[in-house]
Amino acid sequence: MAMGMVSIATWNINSVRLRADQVERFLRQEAPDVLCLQEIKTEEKHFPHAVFEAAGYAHRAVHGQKGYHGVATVSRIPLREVSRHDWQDNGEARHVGVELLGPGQGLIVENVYIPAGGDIPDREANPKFGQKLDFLGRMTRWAEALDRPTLIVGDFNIAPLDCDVYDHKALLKVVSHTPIEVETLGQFRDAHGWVDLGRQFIPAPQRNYSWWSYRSYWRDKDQGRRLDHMWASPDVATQARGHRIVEETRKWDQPSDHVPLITEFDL
Amino acid sequence: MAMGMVSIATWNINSVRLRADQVERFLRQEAPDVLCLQEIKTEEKHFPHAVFEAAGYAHRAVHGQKGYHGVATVSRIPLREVSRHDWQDNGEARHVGVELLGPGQGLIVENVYIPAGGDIPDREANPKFGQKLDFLGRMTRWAEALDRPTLIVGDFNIAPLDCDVYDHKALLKVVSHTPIEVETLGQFRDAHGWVDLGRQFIPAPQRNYSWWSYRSYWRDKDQGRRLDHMWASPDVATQARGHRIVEETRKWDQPSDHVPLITEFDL
DNA sequence: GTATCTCCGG
DNA sequence: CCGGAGATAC
Repeated sequence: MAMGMVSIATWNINSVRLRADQVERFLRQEAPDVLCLQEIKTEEKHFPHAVFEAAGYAHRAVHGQKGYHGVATVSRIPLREVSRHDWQDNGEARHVGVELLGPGQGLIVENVYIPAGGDIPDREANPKFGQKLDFLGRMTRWAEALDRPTLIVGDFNIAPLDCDVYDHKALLKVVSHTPIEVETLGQFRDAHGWVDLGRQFIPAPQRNYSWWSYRSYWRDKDQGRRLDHMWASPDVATQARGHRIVEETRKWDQPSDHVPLITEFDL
Repeated sequence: MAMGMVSIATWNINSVRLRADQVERFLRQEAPDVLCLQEIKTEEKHFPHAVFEAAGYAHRAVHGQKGYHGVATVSRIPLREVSRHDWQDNGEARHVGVELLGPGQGLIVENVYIPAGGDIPDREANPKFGQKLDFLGRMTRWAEALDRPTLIVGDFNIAPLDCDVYDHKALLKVVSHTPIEVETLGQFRDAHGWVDLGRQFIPAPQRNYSWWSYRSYWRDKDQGRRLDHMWASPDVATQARGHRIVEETRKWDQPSDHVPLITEFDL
């Protein structure tokens, strides 16, 4: 792998068209080399390519669809799109994988948007919940076979640790923090030995939220959850040099319900 | 009638909630005594009363409905709501009549939003077109009986003169400028001897548009139409002292497709 | 609460 | 092209 510092960010933007200005502001301010976006909510033909081009992000892998979901990885350094997994087998655009070609040469960056899973944490009563667990199961079998230095980032829609939510006990029955989800995510982690960079740099039980409901009741009380993650292969994890959450985007006008994460690597 | 200068405005605002800021700006800038709004697109319970109250327009007659149509007359001088005609007999909120109580005492101000009439100018093929003509017919029979000094203003959705559209010949088959509409509006005019103040002050064939389609194709070419009108009883017309179109609102952010008209009266 | 869609209406 | 609506999703 080529030498040099490479910074990689992830952000569930909740409509990239509506927040193109905010993405631009983030890129200007934080200047990550690579940005992985989730919930772009647009087909590629309406992706605001010009905004990224003007900001210097000439390399883009956009996997979009109409209205919902959709992911995009944009980069200042050359990249090659290498995969678009459909772990749900339903045509939803929830993943794009790229390989870095310039600095960081050879690193695989997997950008994923795991399904939210509906409201009721029960496979029978709520098919979406089962689909979420199945999605993770397929990711797990996929991860077992990985043999290249990889970073997987995105909106996992699960807060795994007790301290990843504002009230562990209250959220045990709330989708995103149920024991079965945490357990299933743990199996995914173990399948490759993924290292949770968020907690490597901001150890539990420190506050480390990445998402707040839009409803003012929870937002005003800082009742957040850590749903967004950056996980690295064991080898790649040793190259991570810094990690932060850019929480100030919450104060911008009409913000996303998620905030960006950034990790720096010495690759 | 009491003595004094009274200015009265009309504006199809195309959602008063979305453009409450623009209405406020207009009121601050032009300070009409009375403003008649059409297409407020809200029920009265969601009408932005506070904005008008703060701007000094303490007297309001709001005839709204959910989602579509709706008219409101707001005023710095006291008024009394005197009528809500349903000339289409279908429950749509397209009219409110008030009587001025302070300066201009006794003047009746009728605020009306005549139906657009659909796309096809044919009673059979397009019931909306017939409804528009019927609406005018009922207004005509109503106007025959009027015996008080009256001003009728609003979005008539008809451009009566050849010079009221950017291309008379091309629009002869376009709803808003068809001969049958112009003829039917003429009958309404004659039923009371209404004086078209727009053309009293800006004589034909001067450019005198009040509406431009949102479609950029027409807007960019200044292909407008005069759909908004202020018509006075013969006696009231002699008291009109000035009239203008406030076309600059088109340059504001996210403007209405209509611009306001203002007439000053020495009442 | 925010944002998408499709449909209706202009 | 721009509003509102209701439905759907997070």
